[in-house]
Amino acid sequence: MVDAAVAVVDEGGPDALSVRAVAGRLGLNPNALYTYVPSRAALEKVVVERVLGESDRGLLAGQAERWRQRIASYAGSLRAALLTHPGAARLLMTAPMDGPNALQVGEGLMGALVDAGLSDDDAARACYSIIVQVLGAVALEVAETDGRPPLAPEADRVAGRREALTGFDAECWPHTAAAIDVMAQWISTEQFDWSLARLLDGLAGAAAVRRTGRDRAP
Amino acid sequence: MVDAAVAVVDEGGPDALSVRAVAGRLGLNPNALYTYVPSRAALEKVVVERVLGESDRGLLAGQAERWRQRIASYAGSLRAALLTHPGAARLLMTAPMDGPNALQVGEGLMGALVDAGLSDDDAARACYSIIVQVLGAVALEVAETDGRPPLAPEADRVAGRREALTGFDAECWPHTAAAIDVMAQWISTEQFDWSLARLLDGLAGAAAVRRTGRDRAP
DNA sequence: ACCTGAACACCGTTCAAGT
DNA sequence: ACCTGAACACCGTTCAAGT
Repeated sequence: MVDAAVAVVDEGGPDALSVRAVAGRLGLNPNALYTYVPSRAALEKVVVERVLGESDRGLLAGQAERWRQRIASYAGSLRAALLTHPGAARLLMTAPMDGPNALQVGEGLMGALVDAGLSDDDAARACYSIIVQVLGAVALEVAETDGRPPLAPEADRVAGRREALTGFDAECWPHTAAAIDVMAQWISTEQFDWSLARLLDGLAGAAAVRRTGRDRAP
Repeated sequence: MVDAAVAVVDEGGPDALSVRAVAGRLGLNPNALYTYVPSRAALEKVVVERVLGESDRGLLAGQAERWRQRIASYAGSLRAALLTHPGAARLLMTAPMDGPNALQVGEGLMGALVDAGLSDDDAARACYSIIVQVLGAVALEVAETDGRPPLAPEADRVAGRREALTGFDAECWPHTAAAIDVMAQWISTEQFDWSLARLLDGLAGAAAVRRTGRDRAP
């Protein structure tokens, strides 16, 4: 049933996910699906949990000193899993994340952040800021596609953005005009890694404050 | 027409936004709405642009030294605007952001980031990381509500989360068990500000690297 | 428990036609 | 341009009934 639901999303995009479509794929009457799932919303949660499970949570384990790489590589794995099921990425932001896989990701992230030197409380705060950054980035990336895998190559999607970003008043929007190439790359792996790296810099700073008892002077 | 669409979202939640509902509110036949809007997707974009326009972009202007406050206060304003139209917040992540208001927000953010000492290219990258953090946080916050304003007070929503976060195996999930109170507050203003502050720390670090030509030693 | 059959109140979108 | 009327192919969900 979960496979059927994921298949429907993959083939038809996120809007195609419906009780009737999944039932049809299983050779059942629409209402027979209510034996397995209590509502359409639950159908979405099932898909989200499955795709979340395709990310490699093992990447979060490792040596304390390598906490940055552990988080960065897991983030990449999660992004990859979501990009192979783009429709599910869209669902991730709208369906509450409270399944067992979500819990395990949180636990692993917090472990890496405690290794970074953060307190338990700050590790939890940092965990959420990372989740927000990663899921937000993938959701916005996928929002510009039709949600059906395989996605067009990243370079093609960047090129499409660059075209869409031409022909406005450079006098009125100087910074925008100066940054069109970078803005076209907002959905790229490079931008994804850069954003996460800057966030991790800031989180490492919070750990340093805790170690030294003061803010770092420039 | 835009007012009618926003009213439909506010009264019925994001799922209630439909061509037929908006047409009905205007006293028209369903298909008459295609005079104003070419599709249901366009209806979503119209709502997003309107709500984005309710944030106070003037907050992004100001003295160069106050770049942090300018960004933080605008982020708060945008979050407030989205929380008064929770249904629109959900749409923000699924509809591409390419309207004029979105462009203006980007321009203002990049201006503040250039004031922070970032290069044009890094300002554009930083701009996107901030957009992702802010929109992602609000989207996940709203995902736990029914999307109809007014939202329950933040304290009530936090309390609800705390209840939902009890009763799992503390042996299996030590960090999670140690951080339940903070995790309950993931959707709070405090967490929102903390995450953004850490990201801004990291972005300020990128500016410092540019100034000094080296990485900051601990 | 798992399923069928029928129904209800919805959708987005299109077409032909009117003003 | 702006609208009506009718239609098509869809929805989620419920109910009564069967095994």
